[in-house]
Order: sequence, then C-alpha cells, then structure tokens
Amino acid sequence: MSDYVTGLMADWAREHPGLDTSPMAVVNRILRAGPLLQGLVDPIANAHGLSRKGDLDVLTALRRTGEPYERTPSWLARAVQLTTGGMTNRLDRLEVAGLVTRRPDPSDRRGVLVRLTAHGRAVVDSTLEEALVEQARAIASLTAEERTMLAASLERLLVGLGDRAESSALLAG
Amino acid sequence: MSDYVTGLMADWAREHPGLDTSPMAVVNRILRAGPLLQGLVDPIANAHGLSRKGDLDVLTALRRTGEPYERTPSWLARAVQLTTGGMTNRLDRLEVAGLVTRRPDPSDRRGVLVRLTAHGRAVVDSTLEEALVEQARAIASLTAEERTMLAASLERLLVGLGDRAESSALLAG
DNA sequence: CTAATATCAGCGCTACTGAGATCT
DNA sequence: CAGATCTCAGTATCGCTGATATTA
Repeated sequence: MSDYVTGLMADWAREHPGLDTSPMAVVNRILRAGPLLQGLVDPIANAHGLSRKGDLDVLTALRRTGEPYERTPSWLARAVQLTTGGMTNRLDRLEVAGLVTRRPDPSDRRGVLVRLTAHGRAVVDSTLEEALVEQARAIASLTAEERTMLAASLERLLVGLGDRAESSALLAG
Repeated sequence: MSDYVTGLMADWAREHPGLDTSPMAVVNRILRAGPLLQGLVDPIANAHGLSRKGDLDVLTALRRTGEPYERTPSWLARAVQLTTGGMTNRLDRLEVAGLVTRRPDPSDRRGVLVRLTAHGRAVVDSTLEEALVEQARAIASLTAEERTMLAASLERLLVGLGDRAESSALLAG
C-alpha cells in the first residue's frame, strides 16, 4: 500500500527518466500532508464556533502567553504571520463572538490591548484538547520511536529553512 | 538551535502542564513546513510566468500523463482536487497564456480535451527542474539516511490518513 | 428520462495595500 | 519631524454553488 507521491514519482521516472525527483519524496509528502492534517482540525474548530480560518490561531497565540492573556494587535499579527490590517478583521469577528475584548493601552495611547475572555479561554482549551486527540489518532500509524525520529528530522529541516524558536512569554507586547 | 514548534510546546508545558502536546511535535511541524517549502517554489514559478496559484499543478498533471499530454477538464479537476467550475477558470488563464489548448473531444461531443502546448511543456519542464534544485537545497540539512527515513515515515503517515497512489497513466480520461 | 460535461455568473471568504488619524 | 499603532476602504485572488446548454 503506497501513497500518492509514490505514484507521482513513478510517473516522472517514466516520463522524464533523467530527472532527479528524490526531493519530492520528502517535500511533496509534506505539502500533501498539510491539508490532510488541517482537515482533521477544521471540523473540530467549527464545532466550537470557530468557523473562520485563523480564528483558532489567534486564540491559541493569546492563550499561550499566560495570564492575563493579553497582547497588542501588532504582536498578534507577528505571531500568526499576518498584516495588522488583516488582524483588525479577525479581531472584529472574535470580539463580536465574545471571545476577546479590546481596550485602550494605558501605557501607549496609540495602541490597543486584546484580551482573551473567560469564554474565549474555555473555547480554545476545549478545542485544542479535542484537536490533540484527533492528531494523536492521525499519527497512530507510526511507532513511538518513529514519531520521535520524524519530529527530530522535521525540526532539523525547519531550522535549515530558517525557522526559529521564540517563546511567546519572552516577547514584549 | 531549535525551531518554532519547540517554543510552542514549551509555552504549553508552562501554561497547561496537564496537556499532552506530543502530537504537535509532528503535526505542527508539518503544518509549519508546508508554507515555507511552498515559498521556495512560488518565486520560481513566478519567474516562468506562472503567477497564479495552482497553474503549475495543472501543467505538471498534464505533463505526467505522457504523450500527447492531453486530458479532459474533469480529469484534471479530479487530479488537482478542484471542482470543474474552478478548473474552467484555471484553464481560461492557461489557454490565454498559450500553455494549453482546448479542442472538442471527438469521441464525446459533450466534452473537451485540454492539451499541453510545446511551449507549455518547455515551461513546466524548466520550472520543475529549478524547483527540484531548490528543494534539494532545502533538505540538504538532512543526511541521505535521514531523508530516506523521513520519506518512509511520511509515507506511512499519509497512508494512515487515507492517501493512496493513483498512477496518472492508468486513469482513463 | 436520468446522468454527465463544460461553462458561466454570482457569491463568499481571505488577505493585502495604501490612506488616514492618533500618538511617541 | 520621523516613526509606530490601529483602523478602514478598496482591491485582488481564489474557489464554490447553482443554473444552463449540450449530449450520452
């Protein structure tokens, strides 16, 4: 039993024998797994009222900062790789849904502070719990050792791509 | 030197100690690597005139079928996971760009056959060659053995997610 | 008559850009 | 005055849905 990329590489080997398609074995599989994994999380987020893409990302970004779960729109925009204009739109929706509140920043009158509500925290916690259960099921076809090595290889790949750790708790708002 | 997900899991360990976030080590890394890898290919496709998302996917799908590089819009829509309505839009652009042609299907007067032009084939071949070079560079931080194991683990993950091989040459138009 | 094919118009969603008001 | 923060309006992209004409 083989996957889509196996067939893909077989096609290229037949149609373009001189081509070294070996990077596809890693790269195309990652590109293909992304939407499949995201497709497991989306219905769970939907069931918790998070119908728009990215809503959960904003809530988890706030949740991970710890009490009082509060940051500026600019900080959130950087955290989820979005322009501040795009963040304004997302926050409008989340505020209407009662998941976050906005208040003037007392220390900078240009700014605003976005805070997770109690309801917002409950939603993000329960959604994430369910998502993790589903994700655990999704990787259950791998052994524990295989998962460990897979995670380690992916980390090295990401570091090679320029990805870097930035603990949310240490970054100023 | 650690990646973004390492910081992510450290945040959750601090803020929600009881939560088993171990699936993130695999799942979130795959979700994060996807856009980074796609970001390597996009500028290359752009440089070859493939400015819209998905254009390259349609061309490679045709290219992999072998001579005469011809399939119906319905077949292409299935190959790239799109509705036929969406495929009509993509084909309109590709036809204007001279990368594909449309002609009536002689064996089914409801249908149309989409064929890669000589120019289209040249574009897809050169784009793919450059993309593969760039992708090889992207995974160069891993050893050959690590790449082999990574590919094998990802394949098992994908099969577990329901992904299956389907050689394009064997599927009727 | 039912089903399949391709196209088209309209809609919804998403994010970006650039302008503007406010403040450091 | 330069630069930062946030919001807003306008724009572009993308794909889907449902209707339509044609044909199997």
